[in-house]
Amino acid sequence: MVPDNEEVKQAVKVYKALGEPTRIKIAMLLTEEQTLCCSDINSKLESVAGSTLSHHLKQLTESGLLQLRKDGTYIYYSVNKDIARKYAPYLLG
Amino acid sequence: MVPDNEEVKQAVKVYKALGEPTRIKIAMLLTEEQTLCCSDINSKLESVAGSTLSHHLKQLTESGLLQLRKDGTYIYYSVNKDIARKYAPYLLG
DNA sequence: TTTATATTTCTAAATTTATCGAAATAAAGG
DNA sequence: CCTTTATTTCGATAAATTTAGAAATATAAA
Repeated sequence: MVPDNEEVKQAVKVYKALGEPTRIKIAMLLTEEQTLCCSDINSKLESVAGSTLSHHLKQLTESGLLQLRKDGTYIYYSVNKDIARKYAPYLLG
Repeated sequence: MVPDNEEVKQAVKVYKALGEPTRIKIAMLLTEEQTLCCSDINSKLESVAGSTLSHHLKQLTESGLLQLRKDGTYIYYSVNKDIARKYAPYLLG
């Protein structure tokens, strides 16, 4: 009746990731700012502990909504626009 | 920096509501079927206890994603298309 | 009014999640 | 190699969520 395939599972992950105030703010910030590293993200939010931010970023990334690029010690995060467009184009404004 | 207004709060509620397997299935079912009452919804899902379904429907309704119409003993639920279109058009296919 | 059906509210247990601090890892630069 | 900076992992705790059964409420129908 209602499918329970990979696509729906991803939808649940994306929505679970966005259904928390700090995480939706991270997603919105990255939609505005294109690309930021952990510490920049943290300085632009009411800051949480680094370890907490790391967990949030992990959830967002594992849902597919964020993607990352490593550059030396830094990890730059950005929004995967295809995923955002598919599940939550609201983010893209 | 990142807004924290009513709209974003609603987005969090909608996404939190959709970020759970049973609830997203309810939302998808209602997108397909237009309107169903509690007991019909329950019979179309791997059933959960009535009290559990009631909590899920409450969360979906309080997020604004579902609307309801009472008719006698029955409560008919349907998707609020404006909200779905705004936050999760994925549901509408 | 009694009974049956639909749904919610209450209470409680089990699971998950959010959070932090401390320790660990990774890479860069001196 | 040592130090610093960026980030993650670990361990623990508190708070929130999911779930179900029992009791309550509401409406309809006999």
